[in-house]
Amino acid sequence: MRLFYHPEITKVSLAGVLYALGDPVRLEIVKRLADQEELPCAALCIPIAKSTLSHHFKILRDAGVLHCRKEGTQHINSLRRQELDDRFPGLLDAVLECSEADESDC
Amino acid sequence: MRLFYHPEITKVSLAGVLYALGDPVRLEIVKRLADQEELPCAALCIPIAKSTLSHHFKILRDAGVLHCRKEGTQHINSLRRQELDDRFPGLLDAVLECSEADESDC
DNA sequence: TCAGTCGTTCGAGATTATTGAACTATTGGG
DNA sequence: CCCAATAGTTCAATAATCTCGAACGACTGA
Repeated sequence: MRLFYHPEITKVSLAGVLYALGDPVRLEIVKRLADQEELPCAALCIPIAKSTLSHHFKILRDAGVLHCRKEGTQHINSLRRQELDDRFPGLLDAVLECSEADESDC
Repeated sequence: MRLFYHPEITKVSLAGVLYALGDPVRLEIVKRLADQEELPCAALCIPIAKSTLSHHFKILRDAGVLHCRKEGTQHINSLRRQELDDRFPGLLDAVLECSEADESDC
């Protein structure tokens, strides 16, 4: 595998984004990326299998939530923040804001 | 069955709400309820099986998104809007706002 | 009481999630 | 150049969820 599939932002659906965000692990990933701009997959230190984590990243990519590029041996992920804000104004902000009111952290 | 389970709003999780909203049928239900205040299950006229619809309503109830009361032979659903707005300020508004930018309607 | 309506529950088959093991690609050291 | 180590993906199997038709339960109205 060389490059990842990233959907055009215009083809990203609201339900798809909400579905991607609707999992504790994936929500945690998005929260971290909102803080840190960029993260390799391994930086999560969440106690789940590598293959499961890879699956979650794929869902977030396919939903249009994040972008991934290869850099050497690791994959660098980042939020497609600007694009998402253009497509769904206020959504990501609201979710991130609300996530601080939610104690179900990792 | 007599009464439905409705979780306490303080025990409602953000990921749970996002998951519940992350399905086209359920998102449509929520959009309709945002317009109409109250709806019986049958008012959706979405071409899926009754049992599937019932399942979707259960997920929305369990996630804390909507409330259901029996009235005669039908079940009246409504958004738990005020409670959700208190628990997750701005979330529902953002989702509903964004749903107008999303053409994937029923 | 009996048929009709509304919605849930049940059981089956189809999708999707989670995991360990095997695999690919890249890096760094001898 | 090879070899070991690292970062993630892919694969195959099992577990959990989704979708549906059919059967069921609760209520209404004739």
